[in-house]
Amino acid sequence: MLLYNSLTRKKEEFVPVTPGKVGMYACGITAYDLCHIGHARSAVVFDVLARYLRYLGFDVTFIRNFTDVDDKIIARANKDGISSEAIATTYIAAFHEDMDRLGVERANIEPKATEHIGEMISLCENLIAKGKAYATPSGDVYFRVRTFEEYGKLSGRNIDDMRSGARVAPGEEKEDPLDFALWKAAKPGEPFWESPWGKGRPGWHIECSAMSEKHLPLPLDIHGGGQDLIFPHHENEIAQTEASTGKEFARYWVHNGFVQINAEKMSKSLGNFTTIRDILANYDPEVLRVFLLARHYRSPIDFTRDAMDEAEKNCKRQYETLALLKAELARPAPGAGAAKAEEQEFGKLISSWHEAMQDDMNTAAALGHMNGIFHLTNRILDDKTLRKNAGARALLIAIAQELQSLGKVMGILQEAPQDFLARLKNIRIARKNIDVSAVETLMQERLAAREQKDFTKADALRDSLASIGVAVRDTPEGAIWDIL
RNA sequence: GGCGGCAUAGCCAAGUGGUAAGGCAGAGGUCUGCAAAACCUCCAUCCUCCAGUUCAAAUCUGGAUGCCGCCUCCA
Repeated sequence: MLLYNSLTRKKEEFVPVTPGKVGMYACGITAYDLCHIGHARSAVVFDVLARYLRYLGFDVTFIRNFTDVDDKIIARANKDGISSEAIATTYIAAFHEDMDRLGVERANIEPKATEHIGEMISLCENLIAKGKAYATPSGDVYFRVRTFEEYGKLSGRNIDDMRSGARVAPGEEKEDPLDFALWKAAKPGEPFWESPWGKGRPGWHIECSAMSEKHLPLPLDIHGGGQDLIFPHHENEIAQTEASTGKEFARYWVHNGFVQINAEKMSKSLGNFTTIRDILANYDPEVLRVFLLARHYRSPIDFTRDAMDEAEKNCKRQYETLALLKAELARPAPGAGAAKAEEQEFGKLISSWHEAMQDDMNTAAALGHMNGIFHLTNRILDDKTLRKNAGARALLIAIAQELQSLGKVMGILQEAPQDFLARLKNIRIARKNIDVSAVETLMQERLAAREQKDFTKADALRDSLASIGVAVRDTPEGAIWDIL
């Protein structure tokens, strides 16, 4: 498949170092608060990448770390009056809970920074021994950026351009403003570990270098994260790992785009973020997944209510078709005959799906082609003679299987349709504040009116239902209602 | 100031040289007591603007305008 590599700024054919095996590392969260929709996007993107690579037959080892010691965690701990450890534990659990709901699979290894302090200290010592880093009198360790000639190769900047932006904060003992901290001397009240430089704790960047090297062979096949991590985080990881090991750090750098609110980046610092929990209180997790996957992973996406409603309609339609398909397959198909044109159309849609995914994981286009499959399915189901013939029946069975398997790559369409639709209805009832008993009463009255062929009254009742946000659908099995 | 990205119908959105996927909304039709859902048909001669390269450009080049991101913690 083709993957866009941030390092070369090109789509490249993905070829892992060891044939058949993929080592993939994605930066996880700093556990100090609930996850927002931006975290959801990153997690879903790399979840689908891992799923797709496995679908292609690769043996994928996926690592997603947790930063569980950090300034922000300490700040939160002080604010809440509990330990940093307790904060990290709480929010790692919250992360798992949210991601499980979103259908994001657990990574093969989910290492925590605090479990790798020894490796980080060794890495610092190694860099100091090579003259690539230095300790200061107060016990900080800094990376000597100017000794790493390729610094800036990922983010596309050169050291001299950055010079003006970098600055030395008061009290820092850097040789050069560009140098970044590998190890920080502990201030009073902060968590610390004993080190050759006294009591201290690791800097953020060193964690990922230490953990990726420990759990995967270098170079990593894929290293991923949000676009905001390119600089300085990933740039610094490259510097640390390549300077200390002399090996290439990662072959393919994959970065997902941002979720925006009103065309502005959503972030903690701007305070315009929406948590995953806020969203899942109003929408089904699969709807959020579809919203995220209906856009290319590298583009910025605007989170809006309209877009979520649209994704919801899409999910609903797909599961409704799945329900009809399932019901049809439960019936006998006595007819003879073929469905050549439909088979051909199906074949085209399937190959288009593969082409889209092969081309830098274009989930938006892939979902479009799945839509085509649903369309085709409905068309066959709608044709009373066609759907009964043997060829069409075989095709419908193939469609059901294929939707299951393609859906699995996306992490969607895996539920029993009636379960999904029932849950969706409930969440929409709650969201729109529908009074179910009032609806049921009106439905009963309308049923009675219809039995007496009093259509004027029945239609008036339907209007009343519409006014409280309910749509009525008369089916051969009786009248059912849904939320408008 | 330095670096990078984006600009496609009313809205969302795919599409990197060969003549505009898909979805929402909208119009007409089939079905229906009437509706709804589903199905069928229609809905961008054109891809922000200008100039250029080419037999051919939404797609490449140069410029303009607008928006966004990174350069400080951030998915």
